[in-house]
Amino acid sequence: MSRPPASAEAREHRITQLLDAAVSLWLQHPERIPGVAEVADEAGLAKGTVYLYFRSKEDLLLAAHERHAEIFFSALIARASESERMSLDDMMRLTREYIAGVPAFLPLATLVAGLMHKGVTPESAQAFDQRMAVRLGAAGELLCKHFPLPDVVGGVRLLMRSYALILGLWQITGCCAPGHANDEVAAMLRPDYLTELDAALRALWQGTFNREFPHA
Amino acid sequence: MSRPPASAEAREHRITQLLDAAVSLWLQHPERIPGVAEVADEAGLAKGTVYLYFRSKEDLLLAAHERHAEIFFSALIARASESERMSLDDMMRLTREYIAGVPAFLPLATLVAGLMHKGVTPESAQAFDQRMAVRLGAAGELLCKHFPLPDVVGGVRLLMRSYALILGLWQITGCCAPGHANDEVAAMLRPDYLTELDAALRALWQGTFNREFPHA
Amino acid sequence: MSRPPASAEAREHRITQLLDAAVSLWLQHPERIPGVAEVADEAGLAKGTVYLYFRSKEDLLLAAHERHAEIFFSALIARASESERMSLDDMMRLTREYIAGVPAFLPLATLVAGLMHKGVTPESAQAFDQRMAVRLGAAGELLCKHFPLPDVVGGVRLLMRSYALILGLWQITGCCAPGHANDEVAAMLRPDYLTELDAALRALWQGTFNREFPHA
Amino acid sequence: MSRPPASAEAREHRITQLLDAAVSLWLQHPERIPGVAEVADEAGLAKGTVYLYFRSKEDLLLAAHERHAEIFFSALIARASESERMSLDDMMRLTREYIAGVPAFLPLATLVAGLMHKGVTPESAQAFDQRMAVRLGAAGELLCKHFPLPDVVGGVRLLMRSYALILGLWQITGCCAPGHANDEVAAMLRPDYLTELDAALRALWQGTFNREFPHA
DNA sequence: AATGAATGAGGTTTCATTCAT
DNA sequence: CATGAATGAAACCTCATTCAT
Repeated sequence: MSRPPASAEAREHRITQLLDAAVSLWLQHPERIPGVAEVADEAGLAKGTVYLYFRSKEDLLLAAHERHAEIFFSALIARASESERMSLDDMMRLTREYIAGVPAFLPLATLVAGLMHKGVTPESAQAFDQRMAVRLGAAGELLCKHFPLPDVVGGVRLLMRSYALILGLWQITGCCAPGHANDEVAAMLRPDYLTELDAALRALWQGTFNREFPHA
Repeated sequence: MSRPPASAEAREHRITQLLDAAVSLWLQHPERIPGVAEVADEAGLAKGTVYLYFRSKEDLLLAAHERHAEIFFSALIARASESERMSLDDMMRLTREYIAGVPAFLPLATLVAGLMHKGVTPESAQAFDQRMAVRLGAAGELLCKHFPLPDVVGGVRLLMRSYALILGLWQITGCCAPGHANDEVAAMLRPDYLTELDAALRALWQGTFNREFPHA
Repeated sequence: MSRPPASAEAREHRITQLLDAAVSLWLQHPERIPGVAEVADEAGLAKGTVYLYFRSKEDLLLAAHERHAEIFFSALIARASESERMSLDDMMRLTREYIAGVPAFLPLATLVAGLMHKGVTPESAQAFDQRMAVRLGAAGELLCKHFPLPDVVGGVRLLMRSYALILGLWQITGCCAPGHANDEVAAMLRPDYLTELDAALRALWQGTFNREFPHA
Repeated sequence: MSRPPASAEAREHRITQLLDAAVSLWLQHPERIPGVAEVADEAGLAKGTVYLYFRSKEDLLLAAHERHAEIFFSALIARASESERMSLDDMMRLTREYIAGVPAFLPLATLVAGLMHKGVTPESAQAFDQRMAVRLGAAGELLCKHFPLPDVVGGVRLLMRSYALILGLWQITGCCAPGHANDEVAAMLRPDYLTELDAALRALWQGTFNREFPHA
C-alpha cells in the first residue's frame, strides 16, 4: 500500500517513456494515429503495461498534448516572472519556440480537439481542464504586469484568443498533407504558417490593447 | 463517364439526402462519429449506395462541412455584393447566423480538421482546397470594397484569421462536454462562446485595420 | 426491407454451418473453448460474419446446445406421439441415442450451465428458456399418455429430474479428463457412465411412479 | 521440502484466508468469476502470493469447492456414525443445511464442473478425485448401516446419484439469472428448487431401495 | 443504380502468470 | 516469504469497404 518511494520516479520514467514513444511515432507517421501496441513497442514495453499508466489510448494522447502545453506554460511563466519588461517580440519568440516550432504540438492538439469525445473518461477531461485553468490563471496574472491589460481575466482571455489563432490557423494552413497549393489563389490559402501567424498575432494583440486602452 | 442527363439531378438529390442524414445524425449524437450504416439508414438508402457517391466516409464528412462553408460564403458574397457599405457589425451578424449559429458547423469543422489526414483521398482534399480558394478569393476581393484593406490578399488573410479565431475559440471553449467549469478559473476558461468570439473578432479586425492603415 | 425469400434459407444454412463448425471444433479439442475466429475459420466464413448471426460467442454456444436439445425433444415427441405404448426401455434408448450418445451434448451442456452467466444477453437466455419450456410442456403432456403420471406437471418434472440426473452424473463421472481412476475406490467413482445412468434413471422413474401411484 | 514447522500453520492460515476471500467474492458477485487480483486483495495479500499456495486460479477454485464438500461429508459421516438410526428426513436435512443451503456451494460446483478442463493440473484433479473417493467410500459404508443397501458400492452410488440430482436440478432451475419465468410453462420449469429437490430425492431413494430390496 | 451480406484488418482491453527485488 | 510491476497472449467485437446479385 504505502511503498511509492522507489515507485514514484520509476512511474514518472515509464510515463515519460510512453509519451516520448507516442510523440515519436506520431512524428514518424503523422498520417495515422499510432496504436497502443505500436506505442508500447516503441517504448520497449508490453502492450498491457500501457494500461497500468493510462486508462485508454485517448488518455495517453491527451497526456502527450498536456506535456507539450506544460512545457510552453512553464517557459512563459518563467519568462514573465523575470523582472525585465516583456515585449510582444518575446511572446512571438516563445510561441515559435514552444508551440509552432515543436513539430508534434499542433497536429496533436488538433487531434485531441477532434477526437477527444471518443475514449477520454470525463474525469480525465475534467482534470485536464482543471490543470490547464490553473496554468492559464497563473500565466494570465503575470501577463498583466507586462502588457496593458485591465486585469487577470483580460490576460487569460488574450492567451486564449492567441492560442485559438495559433491552433485555428494551423488547421487551415498546415494540417492538410503538403504537396497541394499548385495555384495562385491556393498559394494565398497556404502561406508560410509562421509568417502568417506572426502577422495575425500582432494584429490581435495590438487590437486588444487599443480596445482595452485606446488612449494608451 | 457517360452521364445520363436525367441522372444528374437524381445524383444531386442522393447527395443531398446523404449529407442531410450525416448532419442530422451528427446533431442527434454530437459525441460520436456516425457510421456509414447509420448515415445510409437515416437517408433511407443502403450502405453500399453511399459509395456510389462518396469515395470514403471522410469524403462524405468533408462534403458536409463544405456545404456548411458554401452557405456561409454565398451569404457573405451576397451581402458584400450589395452596394451599401458593410460594417463590422454586419460581419458579426453573418458569423453568428451562418457559422456559430449553425449547430453542426463547428463540431464538424473540428472533426474534419482532426481526421482529414485519415481517409480523405488526396484528390478530394485538393479539390476541396481549390474550391475554397475560389470562394475565399471572391469574398476577399469584395471585402476590400467595404473595409480599409490594402488588396485582395489582405481580404483573404483577414477572412482566414477570422475563421481561425472562430474555430480555435470554439475548440477551446465549446467542444468539450459541458458540465465542467466548477471553478473560478475554469469559469474564465469557458465564457459564453458568442460573447468571447465577438470581442476577439473585433479586436482582431481593429488591430488589422490599424496596422494596415494606421492613420486611417 | 421485404426480401427475405432467398435470404431465409441462406440464413439457415449459415447458422447450420456455424453451429456445425462450433461442435466440430469442440469435439476436436474438448479441453478448450473454441474462439470465434476458429469457429468462423472452420465454417469457411470470416470472423465478422459470425456476428451477423449471433450476438456473442456465448449466444452461439447456447444455440449449439439448443440444437442438440431440439433434436432430442423432436425424437422424444415423435416417439411419444405414436400410438404404441412407450416403455421405460424406450426412454432409455432415446436417452442413449440422442443425449449420452451424442459426444458433444453433455460437455456443451456443462459449459453452458457454467459459463452462461458471462456473455449471454438476458434476452437470449429468456428466449432460450421460453422455447425449452414449450418443448418440455409438449413432451411432458405426451408422457402422461404412456406412463402413470398425475398430470402434465408431473411429466414435465419427471423429464427435468431425469435430465438433472443425466447431466449431474456426467459431470461427476465423465467430465474430467480420463486417465485417472487408478484405484479401487476411484474405480467406484468412475463406473461406466452409461451403465450407471441406466440404473439411476430406472430407480428415479420407478420411485416416481411408486410415489405418485403407490398402488399401481 | 524442508518445511519449517512453524510455517505449517501459517500456511494453513494463508490458504484459509484465500479460500475465504474467493468464496466471499463469489457470493458478492455470483455473475462473474473473481480474478486472482481480486481474491488476493480481498484476502489482504498480494497477487503473487496466491501462487505460493495454488498452482493456478482453477486449483484455488477447486480447493474452495472441496472445502465445501469436505464440510458436508464431515457432517454426514458424523451423523451416520451415531448409533441412532438415520432416516431419509435426516438426509434431506443434511442436504439442505450443508449443500443447498450454503449459498456458494452449487454455483461453485457448477463452475468447477464447467472449467475443470481448463487450468487444473492433472495432478490436482487426480488428488482431488482421490480424496473425494476416500470420503465417498467412508460415507457410503456408513450409509449401509442405516438404509437397505446391498453393500458399500450401493451406498457410494446412491450418494453419487443424489449429488448428481442436486447439482443437475440446480443447474436447470436455479443457476440462470432470476427475473424470467413470466409464463405458465416457464413457471413449471422453475419451481422452488428446494421443494422440487426434496421430491426428486425422495423418489430417487425410494426407487433405489425398492429396486435393490423390492420386498423390503 | 441499388443492395446488403460478407469481409477481415484493426483496435482495445483483460488477466493469469512470472520474477526481480 | 512476500510482493506487485511487467508481461503478452488471447479474446472479443466494430465497421469501412467491396462485390455478386
